[in-house]
Amino acid sequence: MTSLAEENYLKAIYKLQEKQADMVTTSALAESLGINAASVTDFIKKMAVKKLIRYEKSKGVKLSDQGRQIALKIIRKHRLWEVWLVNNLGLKWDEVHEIAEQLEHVNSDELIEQLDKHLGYPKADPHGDLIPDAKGRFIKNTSKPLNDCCKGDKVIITGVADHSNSFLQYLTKSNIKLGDELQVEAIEEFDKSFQVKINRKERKLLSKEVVKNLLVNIV
Amino acid sequence: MTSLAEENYLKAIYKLQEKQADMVTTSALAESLGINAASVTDFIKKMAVKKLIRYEKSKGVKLSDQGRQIALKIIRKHRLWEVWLVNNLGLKWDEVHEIAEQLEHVNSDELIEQLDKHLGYPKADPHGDLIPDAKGRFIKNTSKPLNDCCKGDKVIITGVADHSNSFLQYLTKSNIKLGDELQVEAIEEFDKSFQVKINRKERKLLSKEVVKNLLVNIV
DNA sequence: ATACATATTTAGGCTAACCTAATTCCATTT
DNA sequence: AAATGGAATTAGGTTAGCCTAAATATGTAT
Repeated sequence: MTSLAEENYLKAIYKLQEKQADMVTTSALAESLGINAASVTDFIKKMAVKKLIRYEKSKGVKLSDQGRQIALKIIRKHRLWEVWLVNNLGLKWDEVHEIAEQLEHVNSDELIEQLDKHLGYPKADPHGDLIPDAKGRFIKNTSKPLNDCCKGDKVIITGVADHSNSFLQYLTKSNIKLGDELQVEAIEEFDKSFQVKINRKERKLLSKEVVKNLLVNIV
Repeated sequence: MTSLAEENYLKAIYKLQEKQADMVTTSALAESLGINAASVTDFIKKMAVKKLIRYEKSKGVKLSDQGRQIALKIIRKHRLWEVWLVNNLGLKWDEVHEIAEQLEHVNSDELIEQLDKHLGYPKADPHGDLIPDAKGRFIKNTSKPLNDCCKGDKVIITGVADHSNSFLQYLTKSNIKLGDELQVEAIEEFDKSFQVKINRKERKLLSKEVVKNLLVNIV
């Protein structure tokens, strides 16, 4: 029932709403989709007629309940496919996003539920992003950026805030993975860099940029 | 580079060429795609400009080498996905076609080669259709319809000619699977039905329609 | 309250991929 | 050689989803 374009709009609106809480502006949406703002205005009017979103002229849009459900389903599919691509097919975590962007639009409830089962009902994708269940519900997320931590904190890496290839590849190269334990040994006030011990062995210096984009749970 | 529509045209032309050897007519293509013949004429002219097919006005089309390669790649993907859906995800052989029709258009060479590897480089899909390799080559196919067999022949079921849900479900219900051994005990001249013994145990009567659509290899 | 900059919308157009109706082509039959 | 019926093509039209340029609305600084 929903076209490829509609699905991409819904997903983009969902992700922008996640960050900004309130309404999503036409220009933010246009920017995020790489589409002209005039085209976006056009399109969201049609989506509003279909009740996928609520649209207030010159103010922006937000998802309707129906729209949110569809967005969550696409995100669910995207993340399940990413798990499969990494765990079963052996692709790298910086290689799976574009493929999952295609797979997320494959339409079959049976497929997705069987995939979920096959993967053992994973709670998070390879980047630590939580996977909504078939009803669109998430488990409670207790993680926060490492830069919110204090000296002495012991934490487990649970995800990344930045999904760019360069950050993912930096982590891989540095042998830092989800599940690793970090102990914050020192925080340099001057440049906000963190001195940490990884898995009780290796000592490493993490820059402000890295620290900001590592998501962790306090042990 | 190739659109969804182009991929579907290429696949349809490939399959029609398989049956009829020579040129594929506009009307056959239209029929097979469920599209108006006038639209097909329009579209194939554009495909001919792109050198995906050769088009002779009022006569029909055939695939160019480039077009054939693309068609084979789509068929390869379709069949690999079907193997995965049945073997790994546990779907039934009559449930996978529509899903594979979507998955076959996902575009990633790395994905498809890793999938092939993950599946153990299967030579045939769940219906016994051969899977071309990455270069578009098939292994030699020695199977033929069971109705070409004679009394006394001992054969292995290797595939089905009819892919309809009703035939597949009939076979499932009758507990007839690929890999089963059949011994032709008698052929009834009147109605061309076959009396067979399955896996050296069960005796069964197979109608002309069934016999025609079971593909076998002589042992 | 006004003016300016920026965001948004409107108006008009384009392309891909379809459609129907009308026309033309082709292979037969007469 | 002409007629006929079916297949193929042409002509003209539609919709989805995009575009640019022009017009309008909004919010902030004066």
